[in-house]
Amino acid sequence: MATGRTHRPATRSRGIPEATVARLPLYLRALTALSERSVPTVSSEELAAAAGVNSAKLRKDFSYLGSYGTRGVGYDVEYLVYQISRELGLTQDWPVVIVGIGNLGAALANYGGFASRGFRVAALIDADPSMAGKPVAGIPVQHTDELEKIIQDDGVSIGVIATPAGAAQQVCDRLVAAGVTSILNFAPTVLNVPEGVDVRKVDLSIELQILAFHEQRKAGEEAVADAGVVPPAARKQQPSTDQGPDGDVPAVMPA
Amino acid sequence: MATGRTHRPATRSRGIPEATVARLPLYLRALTALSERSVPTVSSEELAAAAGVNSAKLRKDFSYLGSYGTRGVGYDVEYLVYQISRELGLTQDWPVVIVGIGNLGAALANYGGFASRGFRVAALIDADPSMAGKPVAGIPVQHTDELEKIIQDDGVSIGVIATPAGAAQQVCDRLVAAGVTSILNFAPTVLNVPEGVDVRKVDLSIELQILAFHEQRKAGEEAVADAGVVPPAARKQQPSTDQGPDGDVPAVMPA
DNA sequence: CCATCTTTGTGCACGCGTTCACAAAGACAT
DNA sequence: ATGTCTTTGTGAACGCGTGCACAAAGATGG
Repeated sequence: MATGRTHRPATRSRGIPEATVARLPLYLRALTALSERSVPTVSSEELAAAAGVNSAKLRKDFSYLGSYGTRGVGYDVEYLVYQISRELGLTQDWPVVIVGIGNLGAALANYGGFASRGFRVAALIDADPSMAGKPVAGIPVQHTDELEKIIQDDGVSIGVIATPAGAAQQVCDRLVAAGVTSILNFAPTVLNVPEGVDVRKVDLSIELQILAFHEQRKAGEEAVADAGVVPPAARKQQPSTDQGPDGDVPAVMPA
Repeated sequence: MATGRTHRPATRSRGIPEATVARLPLYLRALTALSERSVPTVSSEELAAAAGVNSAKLRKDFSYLGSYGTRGVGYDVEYLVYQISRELGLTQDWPVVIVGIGNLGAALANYGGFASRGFRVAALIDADPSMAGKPVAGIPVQHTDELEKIIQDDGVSIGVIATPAGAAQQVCDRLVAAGVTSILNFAPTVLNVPEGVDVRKVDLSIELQILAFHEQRKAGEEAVADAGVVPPAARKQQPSTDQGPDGDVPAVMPA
């Protein structure tokens, strides 16, 4: 997982569970691929495989949207694409502002996955005056001063923060004050937002750290003669030979 | 959440729950900040606030690592930084290869969060021959042909895929065959990997879609007197006001 | 040394999400 | 029509994660 979200009570979650919502885009992607191949229908089993999930889970997910399948046959691809798109709100146009046009911001601006799903980059914003006017992905970068005006004029409700950590909260505050109610945060900071504003975060460093944890466990496992579940195959992994005063894998404790 | 991982049985989870592992990097970041300010100790309440979580949850998380706190006082910052780092395996050196040096790959190569946490970019790899030798973030890009050699010579066990979707599975297969056992995937595809290999994915488009869902719900909520689950009806939303105690912050509208 | 105050560590209950397993629904062949 | 076969939709059980609430541990002050 690369994401986390500010805890929304899920109180009046009229219907669709959060976990299901998070998978809908996955199904949508798989369905779109099928659609492009002109496949008319698909079974839960096939679609589940394509999306990388369990088929029972997929069927239950779809059951929250309604009964769109036909027993004995499966699901109509086109119809399902439409239903999921609608449920996710992708039949609308969502203008998005990206704040912080460094390497990452530029990469995001160029990312094709945005436009292809109903998202439109309304503006690129950076605090550096020398960036102003410079085109990135065909869109001229604008200065931070324009932030509020752009948001209000274009009716932007989704903002992407790709600034350094130090600037993130400030940018966030301005976005929210100007009317943005959903934020995708790439800066490695915890954002404080008022209730009613959704924040999702993506932190590359965190993802790697989680991988490192599992990697370490995998490596340590064999060393300790584990008659484990999985024959983890030939591990290359040179001898760790790293620091660690008392370096040891176990979680045990001194003191 | 921007991430998902291939389901690992978690069977003989030597203790630490997956959810806790995912939060450890968060705590570590907050603790590092405290450490830099030379704060000697911190209470679960304070640290939880800084990390954006519940204090009870934080205490329970730490309890999985051992009893590192002192009642009536709190946690020793430096000691905790060390323990968490060790638990996550960050006291080791983790060479990482990044495959696919487009906008995103370049952004990743330049990302400071890697080096600062024990990760070292061992190589940048791209399929485009014209990229070869060109330095990105001070590191010369190498051609895909070198992939296996690099992985084996440097003992790389973590790979980052930032290629187009079409190339991802192929790259993944080669990485795995060469000995990589942990993969961070930015390509919008489901990767098939043998058991024992961890995959985490980050999909920007998916994150935005999840935000759009909530955004749509926020907008439609007051417009309608909460209709049923099944007939959400295509709302072309021309929302009134956003929710909130005494909501201002108009949810505005796209063009 | 005793009382009081702070803060940890955790037992417990609850709710969400996952998975199994199967009845019902429909397609299809005869 | 009737029977068979496929696949959905879902009831129910289970397990994980979360949050409450409190007893125990230790600091601190008298």
